[in-house]
Amino acid sequence: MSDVALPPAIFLMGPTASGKTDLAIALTKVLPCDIISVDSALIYRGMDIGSAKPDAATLAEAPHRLINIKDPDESYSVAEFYRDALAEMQEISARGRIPLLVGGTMMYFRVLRDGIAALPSANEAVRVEINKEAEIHGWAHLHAQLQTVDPVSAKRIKPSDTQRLQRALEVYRVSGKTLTEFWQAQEKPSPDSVVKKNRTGNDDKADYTNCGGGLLPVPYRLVQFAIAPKERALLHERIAQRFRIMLAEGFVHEVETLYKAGKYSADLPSMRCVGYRQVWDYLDGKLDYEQMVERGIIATRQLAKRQLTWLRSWPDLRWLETGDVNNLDKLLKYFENAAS
RNA sequence: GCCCAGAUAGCUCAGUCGGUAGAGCAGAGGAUUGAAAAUCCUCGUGUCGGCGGUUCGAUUCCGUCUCUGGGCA
Repeated sequence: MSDVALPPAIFLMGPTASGKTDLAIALTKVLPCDIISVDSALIYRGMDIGSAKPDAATLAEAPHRLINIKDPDESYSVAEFYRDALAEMQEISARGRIPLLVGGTMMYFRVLRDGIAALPSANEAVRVEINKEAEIHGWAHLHAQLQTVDPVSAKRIKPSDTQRLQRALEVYRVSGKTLTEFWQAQEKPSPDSVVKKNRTGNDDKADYTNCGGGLLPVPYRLVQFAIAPKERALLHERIAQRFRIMLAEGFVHEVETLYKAGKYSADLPSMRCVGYRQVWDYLDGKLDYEQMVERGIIATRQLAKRQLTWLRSWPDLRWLETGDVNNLDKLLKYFENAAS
């Protein structure tokens, strides 16, 4: 094993409502590990109930890093997450402890695992400009535009996938280079190149976050777990039950506070989160209470399905079953095997 | 009790001038490179309420029964 010198890190992934957090907290009691949240909703302050954020008592006992780091009118990105998470991981392992990354945002996990090309970051002005053009000429027109500058991306991105279409055009407009060119320039790292960088680069963080080809896979030996119920129906039950509990705990009031603050809107990434979007529409009078509940539950189920799609083809994954009392033992045993 | 309108996919409904049927939602599968809890793609056989009748052929027309709305008593 050439990468045996790398420090270990644990990934604990799973669909929403699968019991990740409970298992992670149990793990912190038997292993010297610290939790890093991998969740694009938990980053937001003031979004606690609907995001299923652990409560204050739990957090005091088992601190989570990378939660409550943004206000709901701010945006975040995979690349920011990568840098934040890697910094936390390095801090944790420098103290001789093990980073335990827990969450359901698979794209974030994937970027830690695989790295990402050195793309230009989001540019609000250009996005506004593109949206305006779309309103006037339609997205088909913008897709035709992409076709002329970057036919490879245009083939992959359908005109209906407006978000990716916008992004591909944005990349080109702000940099003069196409998405395809950026991807081609992306360093194809082997485990050796990671080790090499880790050992020879004087451990300069910039080596990872600013290398010409983009961000490399994090220099860690990853031990990866996924947890989910065996039966989809059981997950659906847990989702419905949890959504109702959220409502009983004051979820509507939580969103109402944000709604009445006046500085947020429905098209913010934060307010597009599952549940928040539906409650927002309810407060807007677009849904009645029952519709809101039903659609909130449906949206959560659909989220879980997408999360499972990521996981189904995820390499080097160890599966655990929600509710299995032996999960902690299994996890520990496998981790120790992998670490030795 | 009488009159009217319904009964078609898990749900809401469209449709078949008689040749066994299709949308939306749900659900399932997939994609995923700075919004990712986002965004997008693919997938539709079901005693067409039951039983009779007419017909070469009925989910479609006729009769009858059951159920659900609404109205009149």
